[in-house]
Amino acid sequence: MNTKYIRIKDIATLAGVSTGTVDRVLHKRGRVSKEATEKVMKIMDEIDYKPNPIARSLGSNKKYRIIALIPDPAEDPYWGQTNQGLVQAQTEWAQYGIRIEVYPFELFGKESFKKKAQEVLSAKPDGVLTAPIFYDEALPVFELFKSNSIPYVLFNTNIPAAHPLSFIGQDLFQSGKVAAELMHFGQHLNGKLAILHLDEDIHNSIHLLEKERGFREYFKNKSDPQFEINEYNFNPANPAFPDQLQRLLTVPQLRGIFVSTSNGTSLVASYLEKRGKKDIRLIGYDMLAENLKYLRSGAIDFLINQNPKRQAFLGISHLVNHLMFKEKAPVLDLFPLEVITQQNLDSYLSSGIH
Amino acid sequence: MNTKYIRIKDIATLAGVSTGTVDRVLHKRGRVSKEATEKVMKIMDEIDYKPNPIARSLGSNKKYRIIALIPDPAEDPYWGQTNQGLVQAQTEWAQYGIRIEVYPFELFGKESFKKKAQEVLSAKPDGVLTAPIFYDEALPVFELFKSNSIPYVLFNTNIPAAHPLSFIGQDLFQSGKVAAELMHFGQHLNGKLAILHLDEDIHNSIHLLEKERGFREYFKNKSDPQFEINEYNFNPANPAFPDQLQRLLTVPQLRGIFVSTSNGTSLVASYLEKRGKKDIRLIGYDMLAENLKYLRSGAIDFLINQNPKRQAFLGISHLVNHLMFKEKAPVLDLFPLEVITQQNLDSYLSSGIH
DNA sequence: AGTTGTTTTGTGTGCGCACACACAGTTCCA
DNA sequence: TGGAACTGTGTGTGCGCACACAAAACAACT
Repeated sequence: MNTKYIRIKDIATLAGVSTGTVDRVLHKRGRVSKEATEKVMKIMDEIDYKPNPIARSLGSNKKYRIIALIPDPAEDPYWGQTNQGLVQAQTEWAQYGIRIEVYPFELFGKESFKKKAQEVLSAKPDGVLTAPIFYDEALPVFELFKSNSIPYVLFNTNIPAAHPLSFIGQDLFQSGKVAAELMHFGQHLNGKLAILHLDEDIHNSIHLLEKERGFREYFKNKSDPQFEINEYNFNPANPAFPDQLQRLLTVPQLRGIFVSTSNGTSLVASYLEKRGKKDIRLIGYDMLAENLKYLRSGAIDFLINQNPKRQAFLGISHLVNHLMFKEKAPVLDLFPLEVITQQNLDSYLSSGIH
Repeated sequence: MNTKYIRIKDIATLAGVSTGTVDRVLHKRGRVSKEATEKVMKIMDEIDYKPNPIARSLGSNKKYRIIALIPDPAEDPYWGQTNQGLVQAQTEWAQYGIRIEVYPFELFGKESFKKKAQEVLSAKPDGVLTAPIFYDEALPVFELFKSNSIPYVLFNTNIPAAHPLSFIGQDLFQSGKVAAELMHFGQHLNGKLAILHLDEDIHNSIHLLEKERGFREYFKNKSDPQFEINEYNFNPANPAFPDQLQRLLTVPQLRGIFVSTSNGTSLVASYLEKRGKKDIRLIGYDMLAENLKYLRSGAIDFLINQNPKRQAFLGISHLVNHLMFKEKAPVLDLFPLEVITQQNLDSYLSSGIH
C-alpha cells in the first residue's frame, strides 16, 4: 500500500528521455521523434500515471474565464437562485484564478438569447455554462461553440443533441411522476386534478411537457380514487389570467393542482388561500421565497426542489475541473428529486449547498 | 475586478521583512521579534491574505493519516453505507496523500468501543472521524483526543459537550417532526399511531428519543383526525420479539407505524405485507437495500434519508480541509431531511454523492 | 568544410508555499 | 576576550508540473 506516486520525472527516467520530452508527449505538443514517443508511450502503458492536479494547476499559472449565459436573474426569482449559485462558485474558485461573467438574456426573448450568445462567442471565453431554454435557437449556437472548441455545460434543460461536456439537472419525466405520487398519496375521494402550465409558449417548452407526461403516466394504472386529469395553459401576461384562474378553482370536485413552473405556484396558492383551501392539494416547484411562504401557511402541500443554485454551482465546478484539472465531468449529472414539506423546509434552507 | 492575489512575498515587501519572517508569523512558529511580528500583523489586518491552498499543499508535502472509528460495517447495513462513504473519500483524496484507516467496533459493544478508541489513540493519527453512539463512554475518549491535540469530527450522533471540530448529521428532533407530518398527511380517520424503537438499550440512545420527541411534538396541536400515540420498545434479540410485533399489527384502528431505526423498518414491512397492508402507514429511515425493496412494493410509504454515506464522506472532507488546507470546517453541518418515496427513489440512487 | 535551416532534445525557471539552513547579532560565562 | 549558546532574520531548496528557451543533432544546401 505504498502511496508513492509516479511523477513525470520517473517516467522520463524509465523511458530514458528528459522530462521535457515526456511533457511534450503527454500534451501532444509534437516536436518529438517517433522513437522517443514510442518509448514514452510504452512506459505509459505499463504504468498508470496520474498527474498531480495540484502541481498541474500551480505550474500552469493560468487564468480562466467562464461565461454563464442565463435568463436575466433580475427578471425572475428562479434564475435569481441560479445566480446565487454562480456567485458562490465565483467566491469558491476566485483564488484559483477563475473569473465568471454572467451574460443575461431576456427570459422570453429568443432574439435576445441569440444576440447574447453571439456576444459570448466573440468574447472567446474558456468555457460556457448555459441553460438552453429555447430548443430551436440553442442548437445552432452550440455548433458554433463546438467549432470554436469552447467547452460548454448545460443545466436546467437538457439538449442531448448538443453533446455538451456535461448536463446538470433533473429527470423531468420522473419529476412529474413524483408530483403525481404526492398528489395521489392519501387521497380517498374521486375527483379531478389539474395540471397548470403558466408559460407564454408551451409548445416550445419541452421541459414542462415532460413533467406533464410523467404526471399522467403515474396515474395510468392507479384507480383507487378515480381521477380525471385536465391540463390548463394560462399565460400570466394575459389580462384574462386572473379570471381564468378563479374559474379553475371553482371546478367541482377539484382535488389537486400541479403547477409545472416554479413561479406560478405561489400565485395559485394566494388565490386558493383567499377562497379558503377546501382540500385542494397544491404541488409546485422550487424554494422561491413566495413559495416558501405558502408552504409554511399550508396553502402549498409539497414543493419539488430543482435546486437551481446547486445546478449552477456544479455547472461551474464541472467546467473548472475540466479546464484546470483536466478531469472528465459526468456527462449526465442528475439531481435527486427532493421533496420539500413544511417540516423539512428549514433543514434544506440551512444546509446550503453540499 | 483585478484577481491578482496577494502572496506571502507581497506581504513581506509591504512589511519590510523577508518571506521567512512572514511565514513564521503566519504559522506562529515563534523566533520572531516583537517589532517584526507587529509589522506583519499590521499588514495582515489591512490586507485580506488568503493563502493559496494549492501551493500550500504542494509545498508542505505531507501525508496525513485519518482513522475512522465506527461500528463494524460488516455487522450492519447502515454502517455499511457509512463505509462506502469512507471508501469514496479514500479514492478522492488518495492522490493528495491522505490515508484512511477504519477501526471498527461492535455495534452494541461499549467495551469494544472503549478498547478500539484506545487503539486509535496509540496509533496517533492526524485526525479522527467517529460516530459516538455511546454517550457516556464517548466523552472521556474525546478528552484524551483533545489533550493529545488530535482533531476529531463527529457524525451521525452529536455530543456538543465534546466540542468536536465539526459535527455532521441531522436535526433528529426535526426529523421526528417530518416523520409525523408525513404520517399525518392525507389521513382522514381517527385512530392510533405507533412509535417503534428497535434497540437493546433505548435509554442510552438519545438519538432515538429525540426523534420520538419531535414526532409527538408535531401532533400536539393537530386534531383533524384524532390520534392516540403509543411507543413500543422491542428488542430484536428477544425471542418474544416476533410475537410482540405480530400483536402490535393487530391493534385495532392502527393507522401508522413510525420506526425510529433504519434497520427495523423492513422487518415491520415484511410482517405488514404478510398479513395484507390494511392502510397502516409505515415510515422509517434510510435507503438500505431491504428498505428499498419494501418501499418499491408499497409496504413502506416513506423513508427519511440520513445519508450515512455522505455523512462519512463529508466528515473526511472536513478533516482533510482542516489538516491540509487549514480551512475551518463548519461546526455544525446539518443535512437536509430528505424524503424518499417510491417515485423519487431512483433519482436518489443514481445521483450518488453530490 | 562551412553556412544556414529544421527538427529534436534537454535544461532552466517559475508557480506560491513550507521548511531547512546559514548567517548576523546578541547574551552569557568561563 | 574568546567562544559557546541562543535569538532573530534572510536565503535557498523542493514540491510536481508547464512552458520558454537553449542546446544538440541532423539535414540540406552552397
